Amino acid sequence: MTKQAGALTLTDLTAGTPCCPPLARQRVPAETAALLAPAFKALGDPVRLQLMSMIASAPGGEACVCDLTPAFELSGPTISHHLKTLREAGLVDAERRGTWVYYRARPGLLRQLATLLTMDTPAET
Amino acid sequence: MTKQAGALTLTDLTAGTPCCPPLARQRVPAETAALLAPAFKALGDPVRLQLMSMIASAPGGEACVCDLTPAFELSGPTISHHLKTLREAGLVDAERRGTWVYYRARPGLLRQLATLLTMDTPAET
DNA sequence: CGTCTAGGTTGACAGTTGTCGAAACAGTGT
DNA sequence: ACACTGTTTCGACAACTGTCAACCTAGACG
Repeated sequence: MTKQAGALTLTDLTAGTPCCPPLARQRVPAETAALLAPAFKALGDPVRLQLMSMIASAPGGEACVCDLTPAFELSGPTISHHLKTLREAGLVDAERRGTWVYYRARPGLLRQLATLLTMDTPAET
Repeated sequence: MTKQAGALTLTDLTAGTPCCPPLARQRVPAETAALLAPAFKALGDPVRLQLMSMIASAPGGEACVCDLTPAFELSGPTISHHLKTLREAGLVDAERRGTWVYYRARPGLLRQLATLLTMDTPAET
């Protein structure tokens, strides 16, 4: 499949390929919305939002599942499920090193989302 | 109920009360997550993301439902339901003027979300 | 008043999501 | 090989979500 102009993929977004001017500057096309909405959806759960924050703010930029799980009153499988959701949304990456699995934030997509929500468009002359 | 220190409400957030340093800078507390996650959740649907954009980018800063509805292949009640979700998340405001209802973006909460997602960590490998 | 139009609300339905316990998988160490 | 620990997958279930058809409300206009 050859790359088509204008047809962005999740891979492009996590890689940081520019795609999205702020929400308020121009109307988000349906394709873009379909691509970005899942990322917002993934952040739309309090547990996942905290997980995302714990991972992104962890020293060294990565967090061990063994440190994440005990921070919630939830079962291991449930935390694992939420982490999978974040992974599939392209927001984090997982890597196994020996016994433990480490999660790391993917800044590319997060930056896209932040840009999209930017409201400082008072009057772009 | 008297106002407690540190207990933020949705009203505070839409008003733009500062609350949230970037996700990656410090761990988001459970209370904050519970307060902000619904906003992300509201944006986590392609239709609502487009609606939000159409409203925020509309000339004059407001959009009439009569202009929003025909932009989708969805029934009126469905669009109305999505708009209600955005309203309850604190992302938009509605105002009836005569026959028509106009929606307007509430920049306060959007700015909070954008700040939260900001990644000022230049490390990208 | 009556009627028309623009939106919102209600009720119902299929599909999805959050959660857990049980089981499976991956690595370490004995 | 075996047992032990950490993590993910599977199967199940209640709760929630997106959608529509039907109905209701608000305002405009005779």
